Amino acid sequence: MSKLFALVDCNNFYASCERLFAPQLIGRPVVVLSNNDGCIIARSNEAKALGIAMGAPYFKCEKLLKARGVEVFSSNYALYGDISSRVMSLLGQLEPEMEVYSIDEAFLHLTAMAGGTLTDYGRELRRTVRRWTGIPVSIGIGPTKTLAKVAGHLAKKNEALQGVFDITSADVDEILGRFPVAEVWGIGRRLAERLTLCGVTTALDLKNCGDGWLRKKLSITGLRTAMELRGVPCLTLENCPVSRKSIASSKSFGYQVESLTELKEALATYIEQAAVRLRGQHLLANSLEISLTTNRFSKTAAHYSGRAVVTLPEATASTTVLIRHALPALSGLYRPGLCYQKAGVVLFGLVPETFYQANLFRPRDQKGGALMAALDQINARWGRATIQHGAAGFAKPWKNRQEQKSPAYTTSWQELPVVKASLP
DNA sequence: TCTGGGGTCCTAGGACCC
DNA sequence: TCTGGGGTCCTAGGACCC
Repeated sequence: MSKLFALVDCNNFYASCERLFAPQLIGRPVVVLSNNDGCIIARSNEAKALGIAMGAPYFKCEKLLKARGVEVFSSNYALYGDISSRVMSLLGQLEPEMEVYSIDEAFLHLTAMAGGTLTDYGRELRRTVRRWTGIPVSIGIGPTKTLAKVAGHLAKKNEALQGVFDITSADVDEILGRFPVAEVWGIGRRLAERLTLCGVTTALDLKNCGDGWLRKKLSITGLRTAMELRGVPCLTLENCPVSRKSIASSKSFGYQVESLTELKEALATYIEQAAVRLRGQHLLANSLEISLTTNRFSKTAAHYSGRAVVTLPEATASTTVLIRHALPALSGLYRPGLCYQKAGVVLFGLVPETFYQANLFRPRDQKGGALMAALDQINARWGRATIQHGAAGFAKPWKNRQEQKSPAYTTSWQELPVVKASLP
């Protein structure tokens, strides 16, 4: 028997994390906001039931949320990241063949069962994750990743399934015939629109399209999706972590920024953040791209979006070097008089530290590495930006809003939850 | 006043080379 | 009069995911 895929998906993950340390939230509607408190990016079931849309701008539904008594949180990635790694490491212990697909999803290869059904086994997995981490999950099982995703959808939506659905135990075509094509993994809004115009509205329609037509209309990725719906695995379990191709840091400002000085501070700050991650993964960057944009929703001003690529003289992980090369490029993108909303940096051309290729015409800077290592150690111990580059500014008035953030319960000594117990 | 951030992959077209 | 063909690399843009 060939191996099956199981998709383990944490239910309403961010909202579930907030509830872990605030049990009074259980049963209440909870939403989590994106960075800058901009949009709604996670909703508890109770919030979904109130008709609160995914991605809705916060300022447009703030009143409704208040009126309905919805608990609102700014995103707390320190917390979500830590809880995620607990869930993933537990899953890895239970099923060694695992791919961590995202912060709240993992694919597993299920090995053959000795007695009992896969559904029973899935329920056992689910109970264990719940008991050990406090996080509720849904599990979809299928012969391909795409079918496991379909099964996962149903497991989450249909209460009677108790969180687990094995699509191989059902009539697949009957299920796909009722499954909207727009909800198929890999079919986004644009492709769904295009497919609908051609009369392809369900996953079953997509499955039955001709290969040539799919290839032409949706490219190789669309053809792969259709094959996967037919039960032919095209995507494998990626269980050894591949090295990153890029590391990005970009953020919206708390207000519209006009001055080049402030933009430079913001960009230097984002470079510091990206570079910490670069060093954490023992990589060097060969080039970087910076970007600067105005508000794309503005009805009064034309949208401006500039980007520039800088090739570095040699691969580096030094924040100082990265900042030194990026800031002049920023001046080149700057148009006086515009109000900017967002800036960012992407580091790419990443190579492992050990692959460092010397520049023929200049000696390697040996001190930089030790300096950065010391910087990272200090900041890891005493908090981000305990020591930082002057270029990144101090007051940082442009910083975005995060007004309703919960404590980093599990990753900061200062913010540990306090438990008070008294003897009877 | 206020609309996220960080990734990946694919394709088309142009530059360039021999 | 009449100006090739095949290959590679790079970039921008579009699409998707969570």
